[in-house]
Order: sequence, then structure tokens, then C-alpha cells
Amino acid sequence: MVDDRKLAVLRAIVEDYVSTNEPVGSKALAERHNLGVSPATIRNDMAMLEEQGYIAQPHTSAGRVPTDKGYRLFVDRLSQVKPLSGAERRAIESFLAGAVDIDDVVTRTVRLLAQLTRQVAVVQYPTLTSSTIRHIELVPLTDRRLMFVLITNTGRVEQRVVESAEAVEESRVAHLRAMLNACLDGCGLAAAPDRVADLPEKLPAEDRPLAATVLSVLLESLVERHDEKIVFAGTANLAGADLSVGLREVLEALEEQVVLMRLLGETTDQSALTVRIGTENPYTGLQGTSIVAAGYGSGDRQLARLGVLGPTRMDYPVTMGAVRAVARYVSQILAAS
Amino acid sequence: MVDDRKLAVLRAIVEDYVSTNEPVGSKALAERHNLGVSPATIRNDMAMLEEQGYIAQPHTSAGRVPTDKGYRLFVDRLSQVKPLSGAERRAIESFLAGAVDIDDVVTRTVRLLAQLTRQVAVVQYPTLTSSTIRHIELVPLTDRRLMFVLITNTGRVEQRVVESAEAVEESRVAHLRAMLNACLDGCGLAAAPDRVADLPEKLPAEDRPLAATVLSVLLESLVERHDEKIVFAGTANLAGADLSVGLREVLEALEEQVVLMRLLGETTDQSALTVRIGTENPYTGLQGTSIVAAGYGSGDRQLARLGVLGPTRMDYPVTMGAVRAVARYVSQILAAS
DNA sequence: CTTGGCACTCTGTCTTCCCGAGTGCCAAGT
DNA sequence: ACTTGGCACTCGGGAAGACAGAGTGCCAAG
Repeated sequence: MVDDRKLAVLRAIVEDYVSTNEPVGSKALAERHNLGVSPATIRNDMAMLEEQGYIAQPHTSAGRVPTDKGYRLFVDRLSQVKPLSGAERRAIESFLAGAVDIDDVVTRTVRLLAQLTRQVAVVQYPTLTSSTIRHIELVPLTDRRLMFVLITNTGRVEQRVVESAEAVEESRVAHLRAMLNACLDGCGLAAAPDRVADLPEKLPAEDRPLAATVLSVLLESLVERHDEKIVFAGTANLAGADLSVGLREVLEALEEQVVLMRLLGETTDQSALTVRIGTENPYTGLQGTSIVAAGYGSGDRQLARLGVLGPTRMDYPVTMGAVRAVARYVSQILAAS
Repeated sequence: MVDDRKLAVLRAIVEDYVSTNEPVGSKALAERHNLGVSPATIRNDMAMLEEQGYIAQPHTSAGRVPTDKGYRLFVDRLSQVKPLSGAERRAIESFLAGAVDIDDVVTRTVRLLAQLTRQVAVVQYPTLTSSTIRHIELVPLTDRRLMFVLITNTGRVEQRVVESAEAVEESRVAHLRAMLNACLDGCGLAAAPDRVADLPEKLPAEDRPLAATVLSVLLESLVERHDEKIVFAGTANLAGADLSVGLREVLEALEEQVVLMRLLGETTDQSALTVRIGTENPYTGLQGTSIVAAGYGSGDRQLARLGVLGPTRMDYPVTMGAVRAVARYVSQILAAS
């Protein structure tokens, strides 16, 4: 009984604070939410909540504000993810449906998410590692240079320029291309290194130097892209918000691929939402912000993650709903292509 | 004589204001720059400069601040582009040299420029239009879907998924691919539409539907990319600066491809620096900012543009030096590959 | 356990005041 | 005709003080 009401009070505090951005006092609470008790009672509850670290007051004689711990409890037990409206869904669907290639999908997704949540959206490109090789192309640029192109089943294209020590004939390139495709078509990226391990031995001796060069580039492109490309959008939404620390730090963090990477979180269950609140985040400079992220991918495999970053004081139910919905729709789009 | 000194005063005002960010008064000017005259004389000059619109005072009894017109005169006639230090040059060179593909070149360039100038850097991807087709690839994904890949001599790769109304055999794809490459290899992108115009007629009737579909995608990818991709970096540098208007507007403008596009300016002479100061810029919301841009490209052709955006109160000589240097180095890199 | 009452403590805001920087103008000097 | 020192004037910005209002904690009564 007592405990129940305290939780209700906490929920009310979070909701009010999120919507008004001002410390909320006992009187206002009693008025706006019909908790059926007087301000004095609420004050007592608040005192206990504060003692337990769920709320804090910026100054003596100011209202209370949720702490990170308070938000955490709110997200875990006091709130429900809020589904999107029908109109929003249709908008998402039609907006994403127009994408022409994987780049376009990612670009549209990140913009969509930023607009939808009015926060900074972050989208990781689908990981190569869990996709398979669809085709490999070798295109002569000059007699010593080749363009190496790797196409995956997710529509991703990797390209590299290969320098050869000596001039190579067109026919050898064609041969090598055929060998590579025969060997690797449909092969998972993770398995590729093994498959090509003995390839040079099957080739005539004069082809081996070229093959070795090309293979090293192939392997390199597989490994290197392990740290994936990440894009973001909606930084303008940070302008108004008051991050407890400087805006500068946040913008800097956003431009650091590595930080962003970790921010989205390690791979978890597909479709499960990850929420990281304020100081739960390992990076100073982002401690006034929260991240809501989810995995996405075609079918059952999780390919990558996407999410949004905003002030700790954000509307978690709505944000979580938007992130989840977008993750699902993108997954659908990817599965269809 | 008189005129000369007034210009010297204007120059001094710009320099002082840029370095201190505070309105500069007659006394301070007389002290810091040895103009050989008394503050009272300077006051007279300042009054005239103000009358002519080169400077203004934020409030009565505050120092003077350059107007956009004042900056313009400064840039046009009173300043010299400041070359980079040797160390900076070496840093640029080594940083850009490590790029593996065109994407990498652009990414590195934009970061480099942002760091160098401590402002927001903007880089446009090299235009497809002035490059030539190196290779076209068609990769079957399913029996009704093809991946269309276009590779240009600048190392750029365009990809699209093509949907066919009916199942297509591998051999027909191969044939079409061969035809396309024979027809278009080395062809300028601008000339491509003409070259393929009569291609369907040369094909057996049963191949024509597929060919038509593929060609439409090809043409589309040529046209569509006319509005080019643009990337930016260094938004964190805006955090401290005081744009006369909100930071939000600027961030929003940066995420609008179209605005950015126009911002960099129309194609001009290669290597010529374009400077757009404050209200010279057509976009509200960017009127507290200036843009310094230059073209770059391999050899004599200008492929695209790059530049930086910062507060009107920026160090023009240094910024211009950095932009010019980076544009040159990128051009070198591109010419070499 | 809840509630109303009450004294207390802060913050934020508004006003006032004052200092100093900077100007414009004028009259004198070269 | 230009330069210079002097001087009165203006105005922004910071310091100090007063004040109102919101909110709390505690206590005693229901």
C-alpha cells in the first residue's frame, strides 16, 4: 500500500518533470494527479524517495527532480512503451519504402528517427560480418591497378583499389575473378578467410603474386570494417535542450565513431530495447544524456543497431516506442530486399 | 593619405575584434597598433567609417564592430591569405595520404579541415557528371532482382537494385552486361544517355524489357546524383561561438543537403577562394555566419567544392589559407589515384 | 498513517545605484 | 585643413538590497 503510492508519486514526478522541465513540488503534484492524498502526505513520501536516492532537490526549498536511479526505476517498472499513432506508422512506412539502396535506407532511417523523436538519431550500418558474399568484381583501372568490389546480400558494396607490382593482363584478371566468385559465392563473411586460404596454390605460379595481393585486400576489407560506419542526424534538436554538461562535449562525442559505437551498446536480443540513463553511460560528457537503442536486421539475424540520444530528461515511453517501431520497419525493409 | 589611414584603422579594428571578441575603442586601437595618431583622430576616422557603413557600434558608448561590409572590404583589399606552417602541411599530407578509397578521402578531408580551422567543415563528394564510366556490373540477387553497379574512374561506386517483371536467365544478364560495357566503357557520364539510346533496338526482342528496366535505372542514377552528397564535421566548434542567431538554425541548415549545396557556391574558377560573409548569404539562419569555399578536383577539371562555415567574426586570412591548402592537397591525392 | 498549520529557507527577479569605457563635439594648436 | 586634448554625456553591466513565492520539514491533532 504505502510502497505502491510512493511509486505512483515517483511516476508522477517523472512525468511532470519531463513535461514541464521544472522541479516539481508536493502541491503541484497533488493538484495535477489525483492521488487522493494531501500535499503533506506526498511530502513525506518524497522525503523517503529522496532518502532512497530516487529523487533530489536542486536547492533547498525547490521542488524535486528525478535522479538517474529514479529514471531507471521509472523505465523498468513504472512505464509502458507507448505505441505510435496510425498516422505515424503510415508515415514511417511510406518514407522508408522509397529507399533505393542500402545507403538510402540508412540515411532515411536516421532522418526519420530524428524527426520522430525530436532528438539526435544514430544508426549503425548493417554489419558485414553476418552477411554473405554475393559477388566479387575486379575491374582493371590501369595495367597495374585494379578496383576490387565486394557485394553482399544486404546490398552493401565495399570497394578498394589494388596496386599490383607488375602489369597484369586482362585475361588473368578474369580468371582470378572467376575463381574468387566460384570459391566465395554465398559464403558468409566470417567464413571467407578460411575458404580462400589455399586458393593461391590452385593457381598457376605466375598468377600468384596478383592473387596474393588481391586476397590481402579482401581480407583487410573484411576485418577493417568490423568497426562499422555510423551516421547521425538531428543535432539541431540538441540546441534547445539543456544537457547538464556542455553541448560541445556531446557534439564531440557524436563525431567520434568509436564512442558512438559503444554508445549503441553491445549486441543484445533483437528487438529488445536498451536504455542507458545518464551516468550509466561510461563517457564523461555524455552523462547528462540518455540513449535508447535497439537492434535491427533482416529476419532473425541482428545486423546492427540504431537509437536516439537525448537529454536524461526525455519522454522515455514515447522515445522507446519510436525507436522500437523504426527498428521493426527497417528490419522489414531489409528483409524484403 | 587620409584614406589610407582610414583603411589601416579598419584593418586594425577587424583584427582586434577577431582576436578579442569585444568591441574595440579608439584608445585601445591607438595603443595596440602604432598608427602614429591620437585616439581623437582615430575617433574621427571611425565616425567616417561608420557613416560609410563599414563599422557599427552595438550601443552608444561601446567600441566599434566591423559590419559585413567592413569584413568584405577587409577580405578584398586589406588582408593576405596566410599560408600554413610547414608542420601543418606535413600533417595534412600524411593524414590524407592514408586514405584507401574515395569515401575515405572525403571523410578524412572533412575532419582534417574541421580540426585545422576549428570550424565546421563541409565537403562535397566529387561530381559524377564530369567523370567517366569505368565499368558496369550486373549481379543477380534472385531470379527477378539484379544489383546494378556503376564504377567510375574517380573510384566512385553507384549501386541500385533493379526489379524485373519476369524471371531472367543468367546468360541474358551476362549478355546485357557485356553490351553495356562495350557501349559505355570510358564514356563520360554526360554522354552516356545518348550512347545507350538505341541499345534496346540492337537486342533480341525477348531481352528488351529487361534492358529497358536496367537502362532506366542507369539513367536515373546519372540524373539523380546531380544533387550530390555532402558531408560535414566539426559542429562541436560551433558550441562556443556566438552566432548572432540561434545555433539551432545553423545546425538545421547543415543537415539540409540542398542548403549546403548552395552554400558552397556555384562552380567557379578552380582554386579560387569564394568568401561569403554574413548577410551576403541568402539563407536566414545563416546570416551570422560566413563561408569560405574552394573548388577541388583532379587535374584541370573541378570536380566539387569544399569549405568551412564559421561565425562572421572569424580569422579570414588563416581560414582562407587552410581551405586553399586542403583543396590543393585533395586535388593532388585525387589526381594521383 | 494522514492532514492542516506554521515557521523557515532559499532562489529568482526587480530595482536602484554607480562605475567606467567610450563617444561626440569643440576650441586651440600646428 | 587636419590633429589633438579636454570635457560633458550616454549607456551597459555589475553589485547590493529588497521582495515575493514556492517549497520544505516538523509538529500536533484527527
